[in-house]
Amino acid sequence: MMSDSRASSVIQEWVSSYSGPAHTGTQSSVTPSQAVPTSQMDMMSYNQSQGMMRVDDRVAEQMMGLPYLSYGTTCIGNAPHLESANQHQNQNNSQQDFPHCLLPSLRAPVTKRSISKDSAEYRLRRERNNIAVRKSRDKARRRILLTQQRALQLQEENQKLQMRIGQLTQELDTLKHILSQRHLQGSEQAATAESI
Amino acid sequence: MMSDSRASSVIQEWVSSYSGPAHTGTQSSVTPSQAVPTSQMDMMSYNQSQGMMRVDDRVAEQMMGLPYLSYGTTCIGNAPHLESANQHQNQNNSQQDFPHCLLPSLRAPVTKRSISKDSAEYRLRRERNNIAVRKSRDKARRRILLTQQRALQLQEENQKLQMRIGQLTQELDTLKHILSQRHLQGSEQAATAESI
DNA sequence: CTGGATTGCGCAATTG
DNA sequence: GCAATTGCGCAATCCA
Repeated sequence: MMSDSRASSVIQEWVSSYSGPAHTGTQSSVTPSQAVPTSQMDMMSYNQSQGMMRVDDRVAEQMMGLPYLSYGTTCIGNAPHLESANQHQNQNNSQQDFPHCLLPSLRAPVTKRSISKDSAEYRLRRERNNIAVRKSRDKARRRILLTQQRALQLQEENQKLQMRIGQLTQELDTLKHILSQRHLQGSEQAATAESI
Repeated sequence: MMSDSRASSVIQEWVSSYSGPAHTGTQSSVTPSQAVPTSQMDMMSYNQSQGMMRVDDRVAEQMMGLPYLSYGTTCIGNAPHLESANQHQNQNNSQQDFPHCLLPSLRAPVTKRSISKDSAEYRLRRERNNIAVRKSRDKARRRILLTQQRALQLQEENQKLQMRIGQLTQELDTLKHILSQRHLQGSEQAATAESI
């Protein structure tokens, strides 16, 4: 069963996954694993009493880019994105004290098109991006999975092919041997015939 | 020539990458691509520096268990209007009415060891985790890359093997044909000899 | 229970 | 202008 021949399914998908305009049907399929969704937007509506806050609140606090050191050493450079990263008007975290010395020709990002957080427009954008991000990551995850499966499948197929080659080679050897025997035999016979 | 047999380099790495306690030499190697670190060892300095802090800190703590919704299904089409309802994601957040019905047996996460942000200990932990995260992601990236390369290599190898099989098969056919001819010839000759 | 490793997620910068 | 990608930090888990 299961013809070993063609690569099949996984490969197909894999291919499309790479070149793919396939566009991925998107969320219609796939199993959510466990993360039970609920739609995120309404999560806005909850927001709290005092006790808890939801995830996205905390988010607000983090972006300002602290220059986190990257992991290694101490080095120099500045983090790529953080520089512009503060248009935060959130009252908290207002500090943004960057050692100017570290930011070479970096402009004061100030008044960067005050998009102002908490503007409806801003939230809209964020939400859209969040969706896009999830989608993209989902896609990436699937792609990776496919690649792994593909690799496995190819490996398997490879072994089979190797085996087949071994088989064929042996068969060939056998025939060659037989043939050489026949050849001798033939010569013999020819010689015999001639000698008559 | 060129023994087609062994897979070689990439494969080797790939294998270790998966089973691997290899532990990956870690950051000593690899090209950071571009993400140049910035050093600043004194991360501590942020956060408490001048009086402001992230207000939300104290509040935050126990959001933990909430199943926050993700974007499955429904979310896409829906209108964003909801969110606009609250532009405050900062510390304010007033009411928090979770539909309890959605949170089955979820306990009140109350009093969850208020670690309090902006504690030195907290920052330390965060920083450590950030490092771990970067490391882990780096590893993942490498792994993925390796898998892709491996897949490509296997594919290539596969083609060669297929080709080889084609060759062998043809050769085999040829020999078989010859042999059958010989066979006839042989019979003929035998017959001839007998008839004499 | 502690601490690194993973993972899902949102933010912001970039890319196409 | 906008969706897709990408790097990053946070918090929850996982796990050794």
